[in-house]
Order: sequence, then structure tokens, then C-alpha cells
Amino acid sequence: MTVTTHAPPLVVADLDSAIRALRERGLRISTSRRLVLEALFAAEQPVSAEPLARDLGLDPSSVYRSLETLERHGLVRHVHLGHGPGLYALVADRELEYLCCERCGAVTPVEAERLDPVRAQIRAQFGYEACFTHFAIVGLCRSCATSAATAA
Amino acid sequence: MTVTTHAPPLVVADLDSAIRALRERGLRISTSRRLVLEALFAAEQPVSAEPLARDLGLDPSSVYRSLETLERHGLVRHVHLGHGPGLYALVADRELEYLCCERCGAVTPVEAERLDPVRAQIRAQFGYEACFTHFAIVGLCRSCATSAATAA
DNA sequence: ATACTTGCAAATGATTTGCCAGTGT
DNA sequence: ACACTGGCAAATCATTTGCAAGTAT
Repeated sequence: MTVTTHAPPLVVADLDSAIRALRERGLRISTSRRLVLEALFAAEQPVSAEPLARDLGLDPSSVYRSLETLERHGLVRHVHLGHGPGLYALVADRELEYLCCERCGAVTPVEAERLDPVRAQIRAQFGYEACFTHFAIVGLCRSCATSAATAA
Repeated sequence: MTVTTHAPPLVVADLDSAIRALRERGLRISTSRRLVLEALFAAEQPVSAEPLARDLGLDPSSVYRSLETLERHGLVRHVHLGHGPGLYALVADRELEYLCCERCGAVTPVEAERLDPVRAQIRAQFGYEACFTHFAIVGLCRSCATSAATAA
């Protein structure tokens, strides 16, 4: 994902509208592109390229290429929740950002607007317009924070 | 840096106290360990392993091992500012966290406590105890945010 | 028909590991 | 002396790229 500066989000409700949107952009709908899209629509959580490739019987490089194309067109985004591969997800009607517990690995997706107060705080204090779509907010979830405090 | 759960910070003021602290922990002070420490004390900004190795005439693997040891003992921490290698820095007397502009690459180190209001907001809203020492807060710095808004 | 896509293999970048020779204590 | 370290080479993991063959439009 050489995509550093993200494309404007292109929200699609289902596979058909995704395909329509891609056609409008002059992209071809190859079998593997369709398969990747289907898998992303079926996924509950962000997924990495490798299992996608394995499950779909595609070459990893093709999956990476498809994901990159979809990301470049704003249908897909990838997040890093920690070390390990990037995880890909469709851009939903409400953009999602993630909180991730570095101890238990819990992943909490939240609608971007719910992080606006946090962003406002950061903007006011540091002048940065923060975006948590690429790097998750990492830390300890409530229960891990509690047990860590108890242990201390 | 297989260090996922960070060690408690071990703050050292200078090379000598670093060496003393390591000795107390039963670690040997090899030439390369000393060189890496010196380089970190000299560095203004976090540095990646590769240039450290090159500049010091050490093997990258040795540098990684030294950094990992230092990190495991809480003297060093690594951050990711975006794609690319991890960047290593000594744990200063005031722990630092970073904001990074994804457009111009500006890096703004801030003392951890200055991010406490942000953490409080996140804790109140999501129950997470956030930590930005491993993943920087990525976004647009003031001037890039301004020019981006103008361009739109 | 033609340009865009894929699979396969090989390359890349970052980091890790095995192993034996070297060295700090 | 002896356990801990470093260098070197090779392995690993995630991802990218070159290229010739396949396919959507």
C-alpha cells in the first residue's frame, strides 16, 4: 500500500454499487478484483492480504495490487493495529477508526466522528489535524488497564 | 523489537549513569553497546537502526540486538511515525510522544504529560488508556492542514 | 484488438535468528 | 574460565516489482 495520502472516501453500500463505481472510474472488473471485494464485504473485521489470498486462491501479489487499487480509489483503507501486516477494510458509510489493546489484542472500531472531541483537543493544543485511520490508537482496554493497575 | 509490552522506563541522565544502570542489571558493557548508547545520547531525533549501524561500523543485527536489550530494560523506546523503519530514542527524563505530519513529514515531540488531556478524553469516552509512544499521532500539521483546506 | 490484469518468480526493506568466534567480568 | 556478545550469513515477514501470458471491454 504505497498509498500514503489517502484518496477521498468512496462509500459503497454493496458489491453491485462497488462494481458500478469502479466501472465508472474506468476500472475493469476482473474475477480477482470481484473476489477481493466480496471477501471484504463479508469480513467483520479488517483483514490482511495473506489470508485473503489463501482463502480466495489468488496470488498474494494480485491481492496486494487489488487492494492498492481499491485503496487508491477510496473504497478501501488499511490500518496498522500494532506490529504485523496491514489490515484492510472497506470504507463504510461511517468511516471507522480503531482502538486496540496492546495487551489482550481487543480491537474496538469507532465511528470517526466519535473521535472528533479527541481531534479537537489535539488541534487546540498542538495545531495538528489528527487522523487515526492509518495507525490505530493503541493502549490498554479497560479491563487490561485495571488488572495492570492492580498488579502494580 | 520484539518488545510489545514496554518495560518500565529507566531514565538516565548521561552515558555514565546509563552504563552504571546496565551494570547493575548484570549486563555487560561491550564496545558496540557503548557506541549505540553514545549515538543515542548524541541524537536529536529518533534514529533507525540502519544508519546507526553504518555510522558506527557495526553489523545491523548487532545494533538491533543492542537496541532490543536497551529497550527491554527501559532505557530506549522505538516509535513508528509512518511506514518505514522503527525509530529509536533514549527514554528521556520526560517521556516523549510524537505527532507527525503525513504530508510534510514534520515530527513534533511532546512531553507525555501534555497529552494527558487527550488521554483523559479517550479514557472517558472509550475506557482505553491510550499510549502514543509506539505509534505516533499522525495527521496534518497546521500549515499542511491549512493548505489542504485551501486546495479543496 | 488492445490495454489492463494476473500469476509466478525474484527483488526489496526491515528485522530476526543460528552459529561460532571473540570478549567482558 | 565461562557466560554473554558480536559478526556474518541465512532466514523470515510483509510487500513490491518485472515480465510474459491471459482477459475484460
